[in-house]
Amino acid sequence: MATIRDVARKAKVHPSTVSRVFSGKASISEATRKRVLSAAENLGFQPNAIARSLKTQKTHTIGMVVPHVFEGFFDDSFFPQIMRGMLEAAYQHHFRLIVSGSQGYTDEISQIKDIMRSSQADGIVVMSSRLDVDTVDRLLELDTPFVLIGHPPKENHHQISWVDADNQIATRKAIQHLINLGHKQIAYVGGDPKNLTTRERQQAYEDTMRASGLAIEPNWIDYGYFDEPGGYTAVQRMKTLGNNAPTAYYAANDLMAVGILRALTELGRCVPEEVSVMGTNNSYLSQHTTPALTTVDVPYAEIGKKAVELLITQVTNLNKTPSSYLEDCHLVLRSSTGPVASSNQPDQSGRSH
Amino acid sequence: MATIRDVARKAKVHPSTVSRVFSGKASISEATRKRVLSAAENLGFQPNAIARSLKTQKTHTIGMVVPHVFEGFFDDSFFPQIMRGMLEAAYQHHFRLIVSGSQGYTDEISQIKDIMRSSQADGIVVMSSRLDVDTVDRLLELDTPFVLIGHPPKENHHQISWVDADNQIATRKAIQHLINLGHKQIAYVGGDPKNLTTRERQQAYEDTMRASGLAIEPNWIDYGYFDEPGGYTAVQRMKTLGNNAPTAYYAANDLMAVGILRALTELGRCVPEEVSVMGTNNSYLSQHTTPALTTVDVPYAEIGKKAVELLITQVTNLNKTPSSYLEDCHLVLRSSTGPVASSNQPDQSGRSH
DNA sequence: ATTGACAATGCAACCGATTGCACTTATAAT
DNA sequence: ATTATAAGTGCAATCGGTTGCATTGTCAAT
Repeated sequence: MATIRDVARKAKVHPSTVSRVFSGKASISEATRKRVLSAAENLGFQPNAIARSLKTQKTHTIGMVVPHVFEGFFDDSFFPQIMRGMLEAAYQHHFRLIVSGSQGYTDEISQIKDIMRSSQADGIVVMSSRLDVDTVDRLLELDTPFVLIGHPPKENHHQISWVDADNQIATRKAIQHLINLGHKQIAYVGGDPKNLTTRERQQAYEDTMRASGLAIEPNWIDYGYFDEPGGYTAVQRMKTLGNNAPTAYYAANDLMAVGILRALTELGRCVPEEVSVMGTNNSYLSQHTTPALTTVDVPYAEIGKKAVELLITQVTNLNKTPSSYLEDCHLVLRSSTGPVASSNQPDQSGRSH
Repeated sequence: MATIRDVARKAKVHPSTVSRVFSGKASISEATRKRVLSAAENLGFQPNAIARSLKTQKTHTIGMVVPHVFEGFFDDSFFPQIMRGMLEAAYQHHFRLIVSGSQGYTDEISQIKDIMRSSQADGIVVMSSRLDVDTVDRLLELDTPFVLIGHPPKENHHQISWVDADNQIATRKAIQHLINLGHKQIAYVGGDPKNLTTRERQQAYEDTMRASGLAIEPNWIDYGYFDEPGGYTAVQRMKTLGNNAPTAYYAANDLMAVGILRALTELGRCVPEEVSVMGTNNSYLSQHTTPALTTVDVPYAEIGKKAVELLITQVTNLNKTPSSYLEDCHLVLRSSTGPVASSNQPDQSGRSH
C-alpha cells in the first residue's frame, strides 16, 4: 500500500502537503492539488486510517458489544433494529461501528472496558440493561464517552447520557387498553427480573392497575426470559388459578406473546374471544401470528440512531453535557385483544364496553 | 490515558520492557514483570490498540459492510444470523468486527474498497451477492484478504474464498419434496433476478423439474424482491392462470412465503389442502405462521462463522490459498405442504402418494 | 518604495506502541 | 579458568500520518 511519502515523492512535494490536500482544510494552490491528487490516484493511495487515528486521537468509530451467545438476541427485532439505526447515524457522520462479541453480562462489561482502555473507539453504545451503580461509576472513570441504551440506575440518571423507549408510558398504554376492554385480571409476563426495563415496565403495570382500582395478584406476574417457551410456561403456571386466571396477558416482547398464544391455543382458549394477549416490540413476527398480535411499537431503530448521534456530538465536542431521550411508543391494534368475555365477569358484564 | 512510557517510568524500566511484558512473548524476569504489571494496574494502563496496529500492521479486526437502507435486511433472519456467527468466530480469535453502513449495492463496494485502502481491517467479509467479475478483479487488486458470502461469478470460482449455502441441493430438496407430494405445477418465487443466489436457485428449480419430466411454465416464475408484498403480488399475478395456476409455491425466503400465505388466505385457498407453500431460511417467523411453514433451514450463523474463520486463517498467514465451503441445508417439514389436491389433477389422482 | 497580510509550502516533532540489535550478566559446558 | 549460550534489558528506528512553526513569495495598501 502506498504511503503519503510515496505520493509526495511522485508529486514532488513534501508529505505534509499531501496531508493537507487530503485534509481539505488547508490552502493549497490549484496546481499542486492537481498534481498530488493525480499522483495519489496513480498509486491508489488513501490515507491510512490507523496512522491518522494515532496522531489525531480520533478513530471515527463507535463501539458496541453484543452478547453473541444469546441467540434470542438475534431473533427478536430488538438487536437488528438498534443496529440498523446505529449504522444509519454512523454512516451519516462518516463513522463506522466496531463491534465485539461477549459471552454474557459480565464479559460484556469487560469488553466495553477493553475497547475504552485500548482506545479502539471514540465512544461506546452500552446496551446492557442490567447495569448497577458501581459498574456505571467505573465506566465513568475511564472517561471514554458512552451512551446507554436503556435506563441507568437511578443514581446515575443525570451523570450519563442515555436513550430509552418510554417504557412506562408504553406499558401504561398497553394495560390501559386492556382495562378499557373490561379486563380486570391482567397478567404481566416480564423478561428478566434483573433487567431494569423489566422492572420499570412492571412498575408501570402495577401503577396502571392501581390507578384503575384493580387488585394486583402476585400470581399474575411471571418472567419468561424473553423467549417463546417462557411465555408458554407462564400460561401453564397461571392456568392453575382457575377462576382467578388472567383474562388478558401482557408480555414484554412479542416472542413471549407468541408462546402465550401457543399455550392458549393448546388449552383450547380462543384469542381474543376468551382471552386477550398483547406483545411488545411490533416485531415483524407480530404481524403474522394467528391472530395477528396487538402490540406496542418500540422504535428501536430510532433509539439506536439517537444513541450514536448523541455520542457523535459528544466526541466531536459539540456538547459534552449528559442528556437523555425517551422515545415514544405507540399501540399497534390488531386482532389478539378484545372485550373481556362476559363469562369471566358474570356480575358486571353490563359495564364492559 | 496512560502510555507505555508512563508505566516504564513508574516501574523504572525501559518502555520496550513494558511492551515485552504485555506481549508475553519475550523473556522477562519475574521481578520486573511483577513491577511492570503493578505499575500498569496502578495507572489503568492497557496498550493502545491503534498504536499497536500501526506498528504491527495488524488491526485484529474484520470488516463488513451492511446496506442499512434495506430494512428487509434486518427483518429476515439472514443478516442477524450471519452477524452472530461472525461475532462468534471473531470473538474466539480475539478479533472484532468493524462494520460500515452503505446506501446500496454500488456504495457497498466503495465502502469495502475504502476499508481496504485505509487499512481499517485485516480482512473483509463481502456479502454482496451481485458481484460481477470486474468488481471482484478490482477487489483482488487491493490485496486485502476477503471472503465472499454467497457465490462468486463463475470466472472467479477458484481465485477467491467464499462460503455459501448449498442452494442448489437445498432447492432441489425443496422442489423434490413438492414433486413427491404429487405437485406438477410448482411456482418459483425468487428474490431479485440480479442476485446470483436467486439465479442459482432458479437453475436448480428448473433442473429438478426437468429431471422429473415436468414442464416449466415461465408464468410460474416470479421475483418478490425478498419482501412480504413481493410474495403477495406473485400470487396475485399467478391466480389469473386459471387451471394452469400453481398448486405449490416455493419462495426464496420465508417472508415472501408469508406474503404468499396471506394472498392465498385472502383468495380463500386452503393451505396445505388446496395449495402447498414452502419458504426458505427457517427464520423464526416460519415457526409461528398459520399454518406453520415448511421451509429449508439455511445455516446462516454457520456460514458467517466459517467466513471469518477462513479470513482469520488467511490473515494470520496460516493458509493463503483460496478455498470455499458449501454449507448443508436441510428440510424443515411443517404444515404448509401436503399432497396435491385431487381436483387439481383429475386425470391422475390415482397416482399421487 | 515600504510595509503588512496572507497564501503556499517545507521542516521536524510527535502520536504510542514494537522490534532488531547490542550489551551485560549469569549459567553451563569444556 | 575459559568460552559458549542464553536470559534480561536498553537503545533507537520505525509504522504512516498530522500540525505548529518557520520561510518564501505575492499582492495590496500607504
